[in-house]
Amino acid sequence: MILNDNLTPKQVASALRVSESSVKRWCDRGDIRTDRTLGGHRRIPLGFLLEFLETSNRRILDPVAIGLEPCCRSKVRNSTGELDSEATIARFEKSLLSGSETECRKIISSWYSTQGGMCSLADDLLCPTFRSIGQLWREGTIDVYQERLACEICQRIVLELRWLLPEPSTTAPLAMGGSPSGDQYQLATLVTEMVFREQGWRTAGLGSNIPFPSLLSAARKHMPKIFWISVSHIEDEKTFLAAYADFAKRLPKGVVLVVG
Amino acid sequence: MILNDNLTPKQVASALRVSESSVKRWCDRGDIRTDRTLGGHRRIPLGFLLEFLETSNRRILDPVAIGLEPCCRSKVRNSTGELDSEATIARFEKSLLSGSETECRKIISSWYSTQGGMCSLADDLLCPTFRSIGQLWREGTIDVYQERLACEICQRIVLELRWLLPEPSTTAPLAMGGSPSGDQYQLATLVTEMVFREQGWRTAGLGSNIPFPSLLSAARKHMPKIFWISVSHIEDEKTFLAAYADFAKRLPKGVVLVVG
DNA sequence: TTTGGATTCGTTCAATTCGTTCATTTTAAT
DNA sequence: ATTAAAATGAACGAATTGAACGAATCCAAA
Repeated sequence: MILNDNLTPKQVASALRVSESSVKRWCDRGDIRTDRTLGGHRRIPLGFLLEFLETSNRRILDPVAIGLEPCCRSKVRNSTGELDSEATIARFEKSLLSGSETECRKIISSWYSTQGGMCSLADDLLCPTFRSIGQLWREGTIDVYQERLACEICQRIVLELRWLLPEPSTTAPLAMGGSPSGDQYQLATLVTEMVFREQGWRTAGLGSNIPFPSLLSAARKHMPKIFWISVSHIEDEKTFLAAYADFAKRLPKGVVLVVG
Repeated sequence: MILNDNLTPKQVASALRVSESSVKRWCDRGDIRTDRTLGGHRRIPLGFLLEFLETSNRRILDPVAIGLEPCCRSKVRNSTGELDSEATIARFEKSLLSGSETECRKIISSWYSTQGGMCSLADDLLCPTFRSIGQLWREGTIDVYQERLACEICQRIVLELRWLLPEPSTTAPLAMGGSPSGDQYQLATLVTEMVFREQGWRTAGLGSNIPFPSLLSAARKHMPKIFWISVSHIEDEKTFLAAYADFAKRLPKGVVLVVG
């Protein structure tokens, strides 16, 4: 898989459009975590590179150089031949609907690596795409199974991205959450979980369609620092609000509630 | 079949994502302890490879190549202590209920690699465990979220196992399936999918809770060789049977139906 | 046991990367 | 503008890596 390939300084250099010398220097200085071959050659896992991008506030300028898809969010200049995000989203939607997991994986991992991580992935790619797919479904243009398959595929790939993130330390604060009764939409809560994980939290995703009382007892038992609730679909607003209010009230002190 | 104790340089090379030449060189230089066949071919016991990983501070990048669990470098020691399956199941259940993903991963992957692959995993470990968990839930001994969390954890780990399986060839026959309306239980259909994948099929899992008509249109559109249906829970038997019969009748010829 | 296709052997050689040095560019302060 | 400090990129011989080759070995089926 592309995701756990080891990159050479040369590849990283061309991906960042800098000289090989600089990359080597950064490695030696500890700015980029680096593995070594037995012979002493530097090897850089993609995860390490992404770590470096975050801390140094840099971007991958040439994704193709490290085997990623050319996908760019540049709404500014699509004249130069760079794809703009609209096109990528469209391509992504098409791949999802046709069920091509491989294609989707390429797009997602490229987006994740070249854009602003999990948040951008959620807000700028997944969210608009599923909004559009939801629309197509309501119109009857596509079938239920296509929408489900799309969710399924995205879930799997987002889960794979987990292996790019560093293992959270055992002392890291715990975030826990899920989506409440009546909400079957698993992807949202999964992505939320990944956002926390990206920040170094330990996480426990409970999944979807879980009654508020049970969410409560989970929170009480594990006492996370943060409890998230992902809501994508509400069956009955009144019932929901009442149950939610009750839940929020009875949540132990010290547990911060986040709703999305 | 899964547990290959002696690895060839080629396997090690692809697991480490280096060239075969390098592996051979390391063997000859003594960096990797190496056995030889009578004819002089290098054979690398798993233990020696793990030893090498430790001393050279390396990771396995492509577990697929040697049939190992991904990411965690847990020692494979099943030689002395014969695994008592009853005890393992009990330990597994406990880990699931406490939500310890790491522990569960160890148990699942070691079961998978030492027992008979995906089928045994499904029939002998997951099935009895979830039967028991379901019982506890009905008794009110455990909370809903615990049961869900257990499902969630297993799903993730089973998905990880996918990377142990060889990539299906593009000409491999397609198996497709899911679980019908009213059935929220995703794990069953996922495991079914993995069983097919283990046999080298291309697969498309549609997920759970999909109406029969939509399953039908998926089958019609993609024309798989086999269509599986995983049923764990039936809301109304009569309605279900009628819908099922109708589905089976209208399934295109050439598509074999499997129900589990 | 024999046989034939696939794999691995040992070797050679081109390509890549190493660590280092030095010239050039960028940054920041005087 | 001038200067000093820092960062970058190019160049070098030496070392490492990966691909290719015919010959030898393995392994499963006849």
